[in-house]
Amino acid sequence: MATIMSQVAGARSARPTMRVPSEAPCGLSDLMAGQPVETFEPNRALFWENAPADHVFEILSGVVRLYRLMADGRRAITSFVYPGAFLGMSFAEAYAFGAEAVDTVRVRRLPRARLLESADKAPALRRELLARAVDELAAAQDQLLLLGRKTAEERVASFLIQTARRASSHGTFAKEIALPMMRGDIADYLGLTLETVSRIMSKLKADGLIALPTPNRAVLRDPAGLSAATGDDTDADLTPAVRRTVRQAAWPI
Amino acid sequence: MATIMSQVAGARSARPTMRVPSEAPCGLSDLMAGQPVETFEPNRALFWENAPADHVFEILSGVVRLYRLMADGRRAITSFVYPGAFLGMSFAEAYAFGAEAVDTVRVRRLPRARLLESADKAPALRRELLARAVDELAAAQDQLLLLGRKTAEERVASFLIQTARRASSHGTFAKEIALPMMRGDIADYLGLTLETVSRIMSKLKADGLIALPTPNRAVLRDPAGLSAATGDDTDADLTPAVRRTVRQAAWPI
DNA sequence: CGAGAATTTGAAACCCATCAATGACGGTGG
DNA sequence: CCACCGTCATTGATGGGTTTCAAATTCTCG
Repeated sequence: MATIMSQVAGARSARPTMRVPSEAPCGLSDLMAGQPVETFEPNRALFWENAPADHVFEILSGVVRLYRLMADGRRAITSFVYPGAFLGMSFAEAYAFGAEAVDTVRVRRLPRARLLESADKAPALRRELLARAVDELAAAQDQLLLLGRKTAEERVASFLIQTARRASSHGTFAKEIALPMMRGDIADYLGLTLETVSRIMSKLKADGLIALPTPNRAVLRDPAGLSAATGDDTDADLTPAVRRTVRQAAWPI
Repeated sequence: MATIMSQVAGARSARPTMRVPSEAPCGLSDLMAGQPVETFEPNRALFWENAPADHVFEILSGVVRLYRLMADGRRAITSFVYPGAFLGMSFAEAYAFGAEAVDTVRVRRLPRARLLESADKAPALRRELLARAVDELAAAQDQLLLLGRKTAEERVASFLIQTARRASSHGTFAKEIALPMMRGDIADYLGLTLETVSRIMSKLKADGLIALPTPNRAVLRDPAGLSAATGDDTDADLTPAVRRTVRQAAWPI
């Protein structure tokens, strides 16, 4: 049950062109194509929470973290954003949360006003925006179940499976994944502490489910076992490609 | 920071016509107007997780809970849906989660295909769908912060404030609120157990912040104190109307 | 009024957080 | 080249907030 949405969420940023072909006239990517490429060093902010939402960003390479802060400094990372995704559209005139480069990030930036102009003219663009909003919604709801009801081990296992799925292409499942974010980032994404994330990683390693060549790289030695540790339905968990397309076809508005 | 989104989330279901005037030609409500009214008794399912998403629902009265289940029965309630909201559009060909009547619920139902037809013809309708998707996204992200980083007391206080805000109109803040859902529903919404919800309610009562004339009715004796207990920025927390409109104006796509 | 359900309250256990220290890594400069 | 240092990750010990198990109380409704 949860798997359908998970897979969609996994597909969301990694391969958006499959759902919304970039060859389509006046797609989001086409609008961006003319813009210069900018680079953000690790931990640099693309924009801050509550800052005027002047621009829309397309992620070309690298990973971005989106976060929200409480008054006392507690942080929730609402998502990690991978190449192919767009930032800054899904929200209000002020950015609803901050965005920071996890590693070196290359982006294209478009003035918000320009996007709005184009959206008025091109219905296909609005359809694409809607599709992307719906995908983000699906990802957020996955996360609600994870944060509300999963144990620490299930959360970490889910995160690893999700990241592997994002790194996968077609039917092949990536068994080695990059973890450019620090443990504290993962913790704020999973609603845990960095120590707990580290401990669970060590436990998964001890159980033979994963290996950690470096702290920023994980090898999934037993994907099926890891998938079983997520608490989700395990069936078809490692063959996401099929159900992905189902859902894409299903959102026609 | 969190307050902006909270307020939007609060406004989302309660007063959608303010953002998307129902007088507009071919709005979502207009499409629904011709459909007969159906009634669901408490705890009856409007639809199940993974069932074919044949219909779209408009909630006329009552409260609906949206939930997702894990294989072993653990449940997360992703949102409570109030009159004025629409169900079944934001998702795929199969409903991504179940919907059940909390109390007696009256709805209008529209075949999905009919909505899609109309969406092709009316750009205003697509704009409305997008606006609603974005609002749902904002609400979901509020909940991510709550589930990931708030204490039990902060969660319950947030829930009470959120519910009061939904029951409010214009600048007036509702001090007495209905809680038609059971403690277990609230627990699954807040990522707690029903016992913890009950205990915190009792504590808030003992602290003089609320009163509970019946278990299904709460009086906010000290809204400011309760708001302070949410962990959010307290300023302007009780005057949601202003910022609401700001955000509405800000989402023009 | 009585029966069943929902809520409240209590006691104990547990998972995870907190506090603290050690270890590993990478870059820098001597 | 290697010692140094800061940052991050890991591991350990302890404590606390929440869960779990259980019972009592209240509420609802026929």
